[in-house]
Amino acid sequence: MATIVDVASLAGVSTSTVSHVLNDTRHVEPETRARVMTAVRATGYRRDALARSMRRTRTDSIGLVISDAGEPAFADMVHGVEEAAAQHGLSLLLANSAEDPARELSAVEALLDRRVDGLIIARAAGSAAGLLERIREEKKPFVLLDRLANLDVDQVGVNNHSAMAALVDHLTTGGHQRILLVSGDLRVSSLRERYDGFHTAMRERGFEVPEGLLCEGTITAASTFEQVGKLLSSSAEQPSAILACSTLLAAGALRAVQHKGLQVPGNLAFAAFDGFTYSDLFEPQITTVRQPAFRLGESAVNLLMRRLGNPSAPTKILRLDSEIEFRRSTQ
Amino acid sequence: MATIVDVASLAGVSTSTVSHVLNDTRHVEPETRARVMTAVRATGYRRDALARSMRRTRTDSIGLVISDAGEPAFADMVHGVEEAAAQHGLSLLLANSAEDPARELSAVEALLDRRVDGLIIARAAGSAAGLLERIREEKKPFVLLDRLANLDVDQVGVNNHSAMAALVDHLTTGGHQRILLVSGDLRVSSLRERYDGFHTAMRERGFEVPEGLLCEGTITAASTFEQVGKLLSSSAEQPSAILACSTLLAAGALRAVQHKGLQVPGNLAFAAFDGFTYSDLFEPQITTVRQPAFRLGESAVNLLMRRLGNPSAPTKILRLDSEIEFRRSTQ
DNA sequence: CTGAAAGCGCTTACAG
DNA sequence: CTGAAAGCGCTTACAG
Repeated sequence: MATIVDVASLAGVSTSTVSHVLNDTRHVEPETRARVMTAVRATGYRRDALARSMRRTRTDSIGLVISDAGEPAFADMVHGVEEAAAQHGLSLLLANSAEDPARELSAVEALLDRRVDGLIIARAAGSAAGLLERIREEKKPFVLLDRLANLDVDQVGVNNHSAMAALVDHLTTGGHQRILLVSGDLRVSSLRERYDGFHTAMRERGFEVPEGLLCEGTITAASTFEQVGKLLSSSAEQPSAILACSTLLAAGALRAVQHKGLQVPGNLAFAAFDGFTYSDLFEPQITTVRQPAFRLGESAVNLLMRRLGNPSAPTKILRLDSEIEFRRSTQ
Repeated sequence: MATIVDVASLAGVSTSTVSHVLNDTRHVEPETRARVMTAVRATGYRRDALARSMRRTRTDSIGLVISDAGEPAFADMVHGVEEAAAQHGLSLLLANSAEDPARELSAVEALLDRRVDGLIIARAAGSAAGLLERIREEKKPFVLLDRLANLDVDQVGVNNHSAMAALVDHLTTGGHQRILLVSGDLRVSSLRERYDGFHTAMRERGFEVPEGLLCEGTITAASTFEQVGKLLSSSAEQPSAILACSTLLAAGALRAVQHKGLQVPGNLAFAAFDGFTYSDLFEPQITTVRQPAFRLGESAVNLLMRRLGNPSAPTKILRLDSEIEFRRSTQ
């Protein structure tokens, strides 16, 4: 592997000059520049990004720590982050905590050790309390993605309240007042927001939310299947609609519905957040709140770039709107 | 940020000793070691991975260049790679070529510049001819993932021929001899293998494959929709089954089927490679060849680790078996 | 307009 | 058992 010294000696100049030519960081005589470029080509020289990073303050790389335990929206967020990073000439270091706070912490440490310029984090449920403090200690810029916090830090997520309000509107207008909310792990901020948004929306419209129509805290599709199954079998008031707050929860709930032999939308209306891919091709066609996942990822990178450009810029909190795809499952 | 010099002076030892304690690379008196560890904790020292990498031959990082233009199996492969990398203490640098050879090449260059220890590549359709040569030039170990080549290099993919044979068996046994194969971009080796596997399997069973029952070369779901629509409208021999070789192709084909008002499996049988998530929950329930995508990713990392451990080990080519999920769409 | 040299934070022969 | 010092491949004041 040719180094800058090889290029310099072949071109008959100092390494300073080679460096300045490569980085276009001070004026160099056209003829000298040409000699350098010729030497670069002749040696097949490629600048060592590691050595370069060591001398500069930045590495031109960012870290993404995502908590993806099977939610397809996260794959799109990763795509968005990757694409935006590439456009900014940044390398992307990816780690998945899979909802495990210990993995999350060690991923963050590894990324800090690698001196990434900044971090994007979709935190795990039960994320370690000191995690963000730790990053701040290192004065490393970071952006929260999808799973936001009530903190004065850059973050980008979706507007869960308005989406939930629209969905509740749609269902109640359609005559559904007994809505079973399958809300999952409420330590996850996005799920908590949907849960709160549901209660607010119902209250504002004058509807009660009986205890028996809440299924919360389940984490896997399997446990959701069981819980929803139990609720549907109980003698208590039965729902006329089910609203699942994630793909995993929707899968578990839908399986329970089918297991009971109930038809959607015949016996029960059904709506979901995130939802299934190509859901217009299959029955039941499920009304879905579709997150702009790719754009979330892109926006996170843009927020991070903005922060890197201006460390003292005011905090920015972005809420993108979801699109609701209304389908036959709620007609 | 504390450096090794800070730790050394606080502990009253040389930086050599600190380094040797941290890496456990030569004997150090227990008492000295203790002083070093105390200093490490007191300063909150964390070793700079960049500086470390510069002196050593390895960076403890690997690069993954994937060509994901919307195929969900790739998300699972990335998961598998990420998890296995983390288990080996490796950081993962991710890039997506999205089937664009130019992006692929620049991603590979960026990863080489960052001195990753090795590369895992799922190549783009029409991948640049010199790509693998370029990596070899740098003597950088690499593993081909999913999209294999007829080369003497480490690679891991699925056994497309046997899967296709089983599927053709299933369909022909069920009375389907007029099978419309939707095979996509044949420059993609996995799609080419399925295409070849189909022809071999049909020939071996004594069935003809008329030209009018081949839909090849489409890349998007939209163009597939159009092409399949045309074939279904033509006056030529009509298929009794459709076999789509990827999720994207299946989506386009299925949409065309529905657009024609045809029922699956009533009017047409339907089977797909890769396929849709949670497909047991929705109608039509589609017979699917499910790739072991997560394990493919894991295996790629393991192959790479093996190669790093022994550069002169014989080449290994792994073919994992897919599972076929038989469902009502082909009954 | 260009170069000599220091230095980023580590690891690792070399020496005792 | 431990330390002084070279060196990885760059960038960047400093100097002329």
